[in-house]
This record gives sequence, structure tokens and C-alpha cells, in this order.
Amino acid sequence: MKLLDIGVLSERSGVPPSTLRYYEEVGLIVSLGRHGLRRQYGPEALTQLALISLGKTAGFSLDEIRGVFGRDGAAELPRAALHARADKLEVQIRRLITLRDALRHVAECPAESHMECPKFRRLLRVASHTRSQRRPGAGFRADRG
Amino acid sequence: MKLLDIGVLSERSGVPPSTLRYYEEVGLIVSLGRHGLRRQYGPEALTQLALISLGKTAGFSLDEIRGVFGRDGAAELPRAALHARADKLEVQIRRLITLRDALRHVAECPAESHMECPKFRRLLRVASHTRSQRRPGAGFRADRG
DNA sequence: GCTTGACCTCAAGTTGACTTGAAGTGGCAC
DNA sequence: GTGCCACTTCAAGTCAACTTGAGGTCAAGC
Repeated sequence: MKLLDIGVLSERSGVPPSTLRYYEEVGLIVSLGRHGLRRQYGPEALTQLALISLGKTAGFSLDEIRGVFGRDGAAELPRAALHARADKLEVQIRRLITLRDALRHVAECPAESHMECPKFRRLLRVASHTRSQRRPGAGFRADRG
Repeated sequence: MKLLDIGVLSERSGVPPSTLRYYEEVGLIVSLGRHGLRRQYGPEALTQLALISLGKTAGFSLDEIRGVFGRDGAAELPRAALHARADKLEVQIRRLITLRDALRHVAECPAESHMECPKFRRLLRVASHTRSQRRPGAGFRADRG
């Protein structure tokens, strides 16, 4: 059973050691032991980090991610709850597609003002109907690989 | 030209007055005047807020949103930059689809452990290859309509 | 055996996006 | 003309998710 030193895990996952320690502190991952002072992780930690990364992209808080996937990276919620999450994701995916289309459109549309373009106005109508959601203080960071 | 009292705009957009004032402070929207003390907004503010909401769903910071869409809700960036944004969005959309599929899968898969399921492992491989991105301190809130 | 360097702990700081609280203002209904 | 109440300003607080800094430890290589 080959364990990964925190430095190795950090390098392989792209997640800084400080973040790995933080994730462990909040119970998202577990270290299996120490080599001297240094934390040693099992190979499954890489999988967990991939899952965490995906969840963050989706805008889930670390709390929610921990709620959905247990320490071993397996789902802990009942089917219905998992499908509910997937449904919410689907809504978000549609909103992202709307925005992508809006961006592509304004990049190409020759109309004087975008507001005069029926296609753009239609996109925005969709946007305002698919109401946005917020939850207090859920930090999300994207960018910086 | 009918103006919207901040209270009306707040109600119609679902965005709290404190947030509208904040958006105005950071230059995302503009009020056209006052009725007594109360800010009055033009109807285009609703469009701007829809755009802001979409941008936030996509994980853009308010700074980035302001950068892409000017005060009038029209794009301010050159075509190439807009397409680049759209490309990044597309990557994110694919990650979200991966996560959605993973969730649906674990909800249905009868395998003893998900790690033993080839389909799940394949999903995770995709997840770890499509590397996640982060940018320092870009708060994002989802949920709470 | 001593240096080196990457780790350790713990507290405090940072960031973006808001919200909250105190103290004040002004249009509108009565 | 007076009370109400939703607004106003401004400073300070909050929250998640990390990062940073000070001071310390320890396995490995020389």
C-alpha cells in the first residue's frame, strides 16, 4: 500500500499543501498517517480531490460536497437527493449555455445596439425567467489552475 | 420614460435594495435620479441585473462582469475576448455535465462500491484531466432565489 | 552530527460580495 | 402638521475558503 506524502499529493493534484491541510481540518479528506511530521495520504485522495474540484466548479460549497460524498468518495445521500442535486445542476447548465450563447452572439451580431437585436432580447428574457439563486456566504473560486 | 423606485426594482428583480446600492457603488448599474432620497432606475436595469445574475451563475466575479458588459448591458470587449470567455464557459459546462452524470450514476448504480464500477471510474478520470481552475478570493453565491 | 528544506501548528489576515446597524430624511396618508 | 415607513449614508460586521507568518520539528544527505 503506497502512501503519498502531502508534497507529492499536492503536486499530483495541483492543490497546495495549505489547502490539503485545510480540507483535512474540515473533514473533506483524511490522512492515513505520518512520516515524521508529514501527512501521508492514500491514493484514493486523488479521486476525492477530483470530486471536490468538480463540485466546486458546480458552485457547491465544501459543506455540500462533504454532504454528498463521504470520506471515501462514495455518495452518501439517498437516490432522490442525488437526483435533486443533478436537477439543480441541470438548471445551472442551461443558464451557462444561455450565457455562452449570449456572449457568442454579442461577439458576432452586427446590430447597432444589442438591445435592438431580437435574438439578444430573447436570450435575456430566458435569463430573467430562469431566476438566479443565492445562498449567504458560499465562497466559490474559479480560475488559476 | 417610466422610472423604477429602488423598492420596485428590488421586488421585480428579486435583488435586495442593499445589493442594488452595492452594485451601484461598484459601478455595475446606474440610477437615473432620485425621488426624494430614493434612487430611481431606468427599465434597462432589469436587463443588466439579468446579465449580472447569469454571469454570477457562471462563476464570474463582479469585476469580470463589469469588464464584459458595460453600464448599458452591452458588450465592451473585442470579439476575440468574448469568444475566449465563451470557450472557458464551454469547458465549465462540460465539467458540470460530467458531475451531473456522476451524480445520476451513483444514484442508480448497483455496484458494491462505486470505485469498482468502470463507468464511475471513467467519469472520474475525465474529471481529473479537465483540471479545475481557481482565482483568489472571488466570492460566488448560488441559491436563495 | 549538522545543515537543509519541506513539512508542522496555530493564530491572524485576506478577499469578494454582501448585510447589518445606527442615526437621519422625506413623501404620502390621514 | 404629524406620524409612518421605506428609504438614505457610512462604518463595521459576516461568511466561506483559503493563505500567510511566526516559530518549531524532523528525516535525509553530506
